[in-house]
Amino acid sequence: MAISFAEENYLKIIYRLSESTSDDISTNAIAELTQNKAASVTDMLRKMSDKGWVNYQKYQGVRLSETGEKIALDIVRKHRLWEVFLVNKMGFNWDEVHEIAEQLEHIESEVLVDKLDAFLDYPRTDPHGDPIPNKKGELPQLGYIPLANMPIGKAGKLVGVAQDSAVFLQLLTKLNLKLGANLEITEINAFDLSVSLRIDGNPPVLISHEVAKNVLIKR
Amino acid sequence: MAISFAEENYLKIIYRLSESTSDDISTNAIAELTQNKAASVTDMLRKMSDKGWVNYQKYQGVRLSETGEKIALDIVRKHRLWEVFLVNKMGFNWDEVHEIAEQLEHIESEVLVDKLDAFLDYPRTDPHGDPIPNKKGELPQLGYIPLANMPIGKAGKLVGVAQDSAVFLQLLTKLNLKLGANLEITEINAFDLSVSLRIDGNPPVLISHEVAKNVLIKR
DNA sequence: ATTAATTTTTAGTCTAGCCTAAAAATTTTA
DNA sequence: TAAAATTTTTAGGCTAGACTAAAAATTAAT
Repeated sequence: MAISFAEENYLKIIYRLSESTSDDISTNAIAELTQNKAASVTDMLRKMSDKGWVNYQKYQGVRLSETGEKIALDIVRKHRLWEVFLVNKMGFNWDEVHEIAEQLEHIESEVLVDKLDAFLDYPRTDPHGDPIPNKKGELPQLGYIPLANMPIGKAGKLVGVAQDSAVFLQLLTKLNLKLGANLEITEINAFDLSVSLRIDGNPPVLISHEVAKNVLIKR
Repeated sequence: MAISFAEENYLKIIYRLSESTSDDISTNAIAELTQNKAASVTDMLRKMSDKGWVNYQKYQGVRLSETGEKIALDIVRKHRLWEVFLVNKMGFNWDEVHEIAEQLEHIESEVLVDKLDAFLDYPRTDPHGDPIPNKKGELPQLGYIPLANMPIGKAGKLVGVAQDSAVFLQLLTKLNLKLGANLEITEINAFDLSVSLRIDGNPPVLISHEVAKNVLIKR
């Protein structure tokens, strides 16, 4: 079954929205991320439902079918592998690669993806710490995720850090962020992705996205 | 000026056809390579003419404008650089990379292309011996081209070989192909790209595409 | 130099993927 | 729980890029 550029984008975006909720995904949420109007989204959801990639019921939102999730995971896999390539091999900064990877993720060649994976030495996460699905669509069990990726309102325990430069660790100490601390994100500011964080039940403090990315937590 | 996938393909194909002739390119020739019908090609040529990328006159064929050639050369540059990447870094064989490069050539990021160029150590030719245009759209002056790339009917002199395995060189000797020989292609067979070759004015003999690729000639 | 064959263009359609405006369903608020 | 606000869907349109069938121009053949 042939799949178009546009369809791949929809699947990827529905997948991303599904990651941080177990509810059905709303038409509007998809419209916002695809940069389309809600009416166009409805249109596309109906078509993708016919193809069996999503389970969709009028006014009730949508979720990925098993096939749909498989396809989405494959796109995510490609996106994240290309990001590793761009940062590790081409010398881009982690914040410059997203748009290019958005394009590269649509390249169709299973063999190429496998060879790329090997060339990069089978990375388990992308430059932002997000896990890279394997060929079968399984996510590696990391046992932890970057604090930056934790959904708002869920609590987790600080189990490690993703880098160990002195300045970073000193900052953690100053913020009272130590191993074992109980963490809950109360807010994420869209402007700079900075995070309001409740530590061990205390009133929330503000930390930067950069810090949140390098703090590893277990749910 | 935004450019679509389809438009890029047309420009690239017109460029390719222009390489082996100085005549205007016919609608039918383009239709064959784009795998479209002639009517669709006429349509597109009119549109691209309006944008100033080609000079087109009804029934008279088409040729690239200066802007059009610039765009085409940029696509060719990307295509050939990605081919080098696929062969040299990803371990593909030279005959497996064309389709993938057809996709990669449309990735839009000038920075990426520059970094790729550097990563590959500024190659002057792709895995098939075709020259890679530089950033400005200039073709490197190689002083020679693979025999396989010489237009039918033009004569050239054998000035080198692109590989030096014993079996290959032994075959050249057997075929009476030695340095300085005067060569003229009389026919290229579409089926296997084998070449009918006149050597020093003698009656044509048949050689494989593989051989023709590895024989370097000067026009 | 006509006629025949071929090539190219025109005219009219179709589909994917988007849009706007209005209608319908759902959710929130008083 | 009825009215108001919001979300979602329907209906109808638009453009890019393809198509077929028929007409027009060009080229080849008698």
